[in-house]
Parts: sequence; structure tokens; C-alpha cells
Amino acid sequence: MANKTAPDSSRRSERSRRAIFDAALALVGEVGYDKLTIEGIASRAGVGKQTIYRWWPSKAAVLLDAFTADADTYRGALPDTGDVAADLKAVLRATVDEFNDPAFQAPYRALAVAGASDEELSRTFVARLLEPGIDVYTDRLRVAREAGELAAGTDVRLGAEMLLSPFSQRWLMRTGELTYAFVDALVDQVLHGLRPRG
Amino acid sequence: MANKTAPDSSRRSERSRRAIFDAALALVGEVGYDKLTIEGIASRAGVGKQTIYRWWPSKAAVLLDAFTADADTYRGALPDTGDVAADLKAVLRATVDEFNDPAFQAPYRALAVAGASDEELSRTFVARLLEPGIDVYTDRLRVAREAGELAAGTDVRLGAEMLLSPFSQRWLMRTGELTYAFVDALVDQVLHGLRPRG
Amino acid sequence: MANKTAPDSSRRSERSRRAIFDAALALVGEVGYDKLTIEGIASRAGVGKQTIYRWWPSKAAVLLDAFTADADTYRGALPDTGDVAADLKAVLRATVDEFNDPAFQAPYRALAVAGASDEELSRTFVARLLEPGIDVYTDRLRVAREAGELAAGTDVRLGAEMLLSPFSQRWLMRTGELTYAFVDALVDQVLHGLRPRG
Amino acid sequence: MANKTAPDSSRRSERSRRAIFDAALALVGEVGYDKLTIEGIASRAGVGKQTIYRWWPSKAAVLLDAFTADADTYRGALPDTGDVAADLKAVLRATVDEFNDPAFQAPYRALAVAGASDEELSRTFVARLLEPGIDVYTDRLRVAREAGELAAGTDVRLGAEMLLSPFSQRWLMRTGELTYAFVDALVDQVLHGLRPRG
DNA sequence: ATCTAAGCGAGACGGTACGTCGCGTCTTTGC
DNA sequence: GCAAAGACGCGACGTACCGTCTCGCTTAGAT
Repeated sequence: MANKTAPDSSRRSERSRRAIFDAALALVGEVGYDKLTIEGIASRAGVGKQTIYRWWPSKAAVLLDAFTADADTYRGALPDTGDVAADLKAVLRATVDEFNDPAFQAPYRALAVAGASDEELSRTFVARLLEPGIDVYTDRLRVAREAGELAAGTDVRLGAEMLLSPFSQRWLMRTGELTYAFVDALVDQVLHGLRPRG
Repeated sequence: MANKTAPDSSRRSERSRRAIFDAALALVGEVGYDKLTIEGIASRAGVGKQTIYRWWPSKAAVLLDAFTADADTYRGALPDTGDVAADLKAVLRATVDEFNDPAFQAPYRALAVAGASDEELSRTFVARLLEPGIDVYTDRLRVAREAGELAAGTDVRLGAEMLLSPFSQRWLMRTGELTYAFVDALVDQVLHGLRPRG
Repeated sequence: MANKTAPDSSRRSERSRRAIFDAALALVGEVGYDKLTIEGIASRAGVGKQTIYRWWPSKAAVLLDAFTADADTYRGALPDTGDVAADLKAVLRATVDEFNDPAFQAPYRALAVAGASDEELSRTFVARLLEPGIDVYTDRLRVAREAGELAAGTDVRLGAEMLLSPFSQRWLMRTGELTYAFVDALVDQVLHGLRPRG
Repeated sequence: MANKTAPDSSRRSERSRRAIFDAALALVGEVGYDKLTIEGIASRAGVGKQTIYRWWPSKAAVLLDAFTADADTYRGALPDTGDVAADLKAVLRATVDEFNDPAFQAPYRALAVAGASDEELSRTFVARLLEPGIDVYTDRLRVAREAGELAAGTDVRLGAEMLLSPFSQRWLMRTGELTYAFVDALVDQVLHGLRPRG
């Protein structure tokens, strides 16, 4: 399958793999994604360049693995107190804090940028990070719909995007502040719509 | 005030400026943003590298100027037929076509990516391209609110983001297709909300 | 005769000409010949680049004019006390001091180097600086020959070169020290030859 | 001790080294020293610029190595037929031919010029090319002195300079022709001196 | 005394080369 | 046979000067 005699992953050095992840995450925080280099990672990790090239196709892929190696543990479902508005606000407020934290921002923004320009990479990025995030909202909305909290015909996937995209967009393009007030208003307006009630 | 003795813009060569814009737009379409180089632009434009460095701080800034030099003419208001849903759908469908056009995509995506990673650049990008786009939606929604088509207390700026962000996000991160059906559903769901109607 | 409509030298700015000479001599002393630039001279002299290009073909030509503008006043004949050996030693000892003086060295070495590599320039350099120097020695030796101090058939031009070249060579290529002892020995050996006396 | 982590010379590519020498010598003959560029050498040699910068500090140093890599094999002693004048004339006549040969001239003149302006480089140039040349004359003169052909107290080093410097000077500064007649007269006058014989 | 064309300071321009950085490949030497 | 180390060919970086070319401006010399 591999076109170049694939490396034997059973012989792979776990020590080097960890060192590369640590170096990549540290460096992206210090110098930013554009000035992050393979040589820099290798040097900081005390590793030969070839060891990186052997296992990853690009610096973005290294960073993606480094980021998800730490993040893969997390995941689950949104809380369900029976009040979908309250639950969404609670989780989005926590997400506000997360995206305002520099340590989280740097590698995540780097990945988003890399994904936006590199179509190949974006497939992995979307599948491993974005889709799971959308899914937990979709699931929670579906539960709410079954419970009669939402209209019967509601497109829950689209609903999830209506909640997450304005948030992501503000953060990524810096078109606005990420505050509790913003997410509260967003949840309310998404749920009630803009139309006047009959 | 200037840290390097600013060049005299009255002596500037308009011919070179245009040639640089043309070359930058052509090249970003041909090779993509990452492989776009200052040397490439200079060579294609028949211009010395220094002429680019004299007037712009980065290739992203060149591209931004090139893109807006062409785009600055456009701008206006959304149509107003009295039916806000129909008007929004009409315009968003046109925007679907625009964002599916490779000639428009390449430089715009390049700018979005550059803006996402470079905070300085993003200020200009947001102010010159994104904000004006949001504003025309905000204005149309305001008109609709005054006309009683929307609830009295509606946050029209937030409404505009709810319409545009899911669209932008799908396009930028490739999380979904941009279709007429998608924008139609988006408009309907934004206007009506997810809640069941009393 | 001129292929480009020669400049009108009657309108020439004497003030600029002096400023260029001063700047060129000062700069060659400060940064050396290789790092001497036309732009640097123009800037230091408070002069436009074109003013230099209008009147000189190269930085070497500027330097040559600058150097000879100061040096043209000097010139004359060697002393004649009747003792040719003593006269030569006296003058060469003075020349040792001159060539060990950094203020004289820098531009003179620069000119020698430029002359060595540029055949066109070397013609002027030789004619204006080297030949006159050789001539005064040739003249003094001729007088000595007429006076019977030298053998009747002596080639006085070659004699002058035998005196000056070992001196110049040591200085230019740094193959040896320039000392009084050296020039004394040189004069003696040139006059007496290496052969044992019959 | 090294200020930049010196390269590992055991890993050095001999193929590249030779290609660089060949390219440098060919180019200096074709375009001259001033128009000789590192980029030109690298390109002609099919080598990266960095490979040159890794091993040499300047184009002059490259040329010096290139020149001596070929020339290091040669070297020896002057012929000794018992007639010092004849021997000197024979060798100097051969040297006349050598210095009138363009293929030899171009790189040698380039080195002389570079050595004249760069004190650091001149140390190597003198030690590797000039001094050995002077030494063979010094040695031959010493032999002649022991054989009684020269005066007992003769300074043989100075004698060698008296033979070589007028020659070098004429060539380098173009103050005169290099002919057999010139070197014959030079040898005679150096050996006999200018004084009339008692 | 006025006009007009040249010299002038200034510096933008199309270029070439600089010396550096990082790429991705390849090779050498342990382990 | 993977890994650390790093030399290699390559391409782009951003800078420094080159020599040419306008731009006003000032400043004679001819009218």
C-alpha cells in the first residue's frame, strides 16, 4: 500500500514521539505557526529530522497529532438538565473560557489555519476535532426535539451549526469578543428565531 | 514617526502597482497561497522585489490590496421586496455561486487564512471586507424589524452573524457543502427559531 | 565626440565636487575600498547620485581624482648632495614613513588595487601617480651617471625600478616590513650588486 | 573554540569540492574577478550556495584553494649549472611566458588583488604562493654565494626580492612589458650593481 | 531683467547578488 | 533497521547597491 516501504511501527521510539509532541506544542506557543519549523522541532526534541519525516508528512500533521494526543481523552455528551437553553449556555460559557486561554488558542488556531489552506489536512482536522464537537450539540438538540422542547421538524445538525459557527467565526477572524453575554444572546436567538411570535 | 524614512508616495509608479496586483491575483489562482512568493510576483509583474517591499510589508498585504482594489467598487444594499426571507435567500444563493467560483475562492481563502494567523492583518481584512459584508445584512434586518417583519427587540447584528457565520464556516473549514438548499434552510431556521410555535 | 551629450563643465558645481572628494576620502579610510559605495559617497556628501555618475565612470575614478586633487601640488626632484647613496636613502626613509601612515595608506592602496584589476583605470593611475614617482628616481640616477657615480652604460630606468619595486611589493602584498634598515640595505645592494668585486 | 559549530569535514563531499574549484577557475577566466560571484560558481558547479558558504568565507578564499589545489604539486629548486646568471635568466624567461599566458594570469591576478585589499587573505596568499616562490630564488642565491659566485656578505633574501619585485610590479601594475630582454637586463644589473667597477 | 535650459538633491525603479534559513533527501555512524 | 546527526541541492527570504530614470528647484548665460 505504501509507496516507499513503510516504516515498521512496532520498532518506533515512543520516547521520540513524545519529545516531538512536546517540542511542537511548546514551539507553536512561543513563535507561532508560521515560524514553526521541522528543524526547530527536531532540534528542540533532540531528534533527527528524518525521524519526523519518517512518521509525518508535514508540520501541520505533527501538530494535529500532538494536539489530539492530549485531547483525545476528553469527549462525551452535553449535560441534560431538561432545560436545553440552560444546558447550551452552560457549555458555551465554558467554551468561551477555553478559547480565551492562550495555551489552548495557539495550537488550535494553528490547526484551523492549516486546515483552512490545506484541503487534505482539513479532512483529518474536521473529522477528528470539528465533527465530534458538532455532534455533541446535534445529539443534545435531538434529545430536546424528542422531548418536545424543539419543533418537530427541526434540522438539528443545522441548529448545531447556528450555535457554533458564529462563535467560531468571531474567534477565528476576530470579528467580535467572546463573552458570556454573547453566547447567552446567541442561544436565545437561535432557539426563538427572529420572527415575532404569533 | 516613521521608523525608516517612508517612501514618497507621490512619486509612486501606478503602472507597477497595477502590474503587481495583476500578477498576485493570477499567481494565487495558479499556485495557491502557500506557494505564492514575493519573487514570483515581482518576476511576473516585471518589477524589482524592492518595489514590493517598499510599499507592502508582506505578501498577504499585497494580496489584500490587490483584492480590494478590484472589489472596492462593489458594495450597496440588499434588495428590499418587502419579504425579508425571500430577499435573504436570493442574496445568499448568489453568494453560494460566488464562493463556489475558483477565481474568487483562491485569493479570498488566502486572505482569510492570512487574517486568521496574523492579528495585524486581520484588522484590515475585517474592516475592509468582513464588516461591510455583515453591515449590509444588519441594515436589511433593521429595515425588516422597523417594518414589523421581525420581533421588536431583535439584535440585528447577531442575526446577521447567524446568517453569515454558518455559511462562512462551512466554506472555510470545509465542514459542509454550500448549496441553495442549505441557505434556504438556514434563512428559515434563523427567522423562525428552533422552538415550537405557541 | 561624446556619445551621450557631454555635460557642460562650465556649469559644474565646485561645491559638490569638493564635497564628493572629501566624502570619498573619509569613507575609504573608514570602511575600506570594497565597502565604499557610490550611494555612500553621495549620501555623505549631501549630493545626488546622478551628480557623481555625471562626472565619473566609477568609484575608482572618483577616488583617483580625489587623491590627486590633494596630491597634485607635490612633486619635484630628489635632493642632490653629490652622494647618490645618501640621497636615495634619505628619500626612501621618508617614503617609509609615508607608507606606514594609515591616512595615506587607505586611499593609495585602494587605488593600487583598483588599478591592478582594472586595465583602463591602471593607465591613468600609472601615468598620474606611478610614472612621476619613477621618473624622479630615474632623473637622479641619470645625474649620478653623468657625474661618474654610476657605470657609464647603466640603465637608469631599470635602476629606479630595482629601488622602488621591492619597496612597493613589500608594502602592497605585505611580504615584509618597511623599515629604514630595509631601504638602506636595498640602496647599497642595488648600487654595488651581488657580485664580488674584482 | 569555534563560534558557529564547525561543519564536520569528514562528511564533506569531494565531488562538490572539485566541481567548485573547476567552476571558479573557469569563471574567473571568462568574466574576471569582479564579476565572479558565489551564485555563479554554485550554479556552474551544480552545487547549493550553502555548500560554498559552509567551507569558505569568501570568493577569494575559494579561488585561492582552487588555484593552489592545482599548483601544490609543483615546486622544487632552480636549476644549478654553476652559472647563476644563466640559471636565473632561464627561469625568469620561463616565468615571463607563464605570466603572459591568459589562463594563468586571470586567477593569479585575482588572488593578488584580493590579497592586496584583504589583510587576512594576504597572509595565506603570501605563505602559500609568494614565499615559496621567493624561497627558491633565495636558495639558489645562497648556493651561488657558497660557491663564491656572489660576495660573501650578500643578503640573499633581499637579492631574491630585487629579482622578483621589479618583475611582479611591472606585471601587476602594468608599468612595463614583460620580455626576455627585460629579465636578462634585470639579472645582469642585480648581479653587477650600478656602481662602476674599480 | 527675463527667460530657459542645464546642473542639482532626491529617490523610485528594474535588476543582480548578497548571505541566511528552512525544505526534504540522502548518507554515515552508532546502538 | 531505527535513530541522531548533519551535509547536500534547492528555492525563497529580505537587504544593499547598481546604474538609469524622472521629478521639482535653483541658478547661470543667452536674449
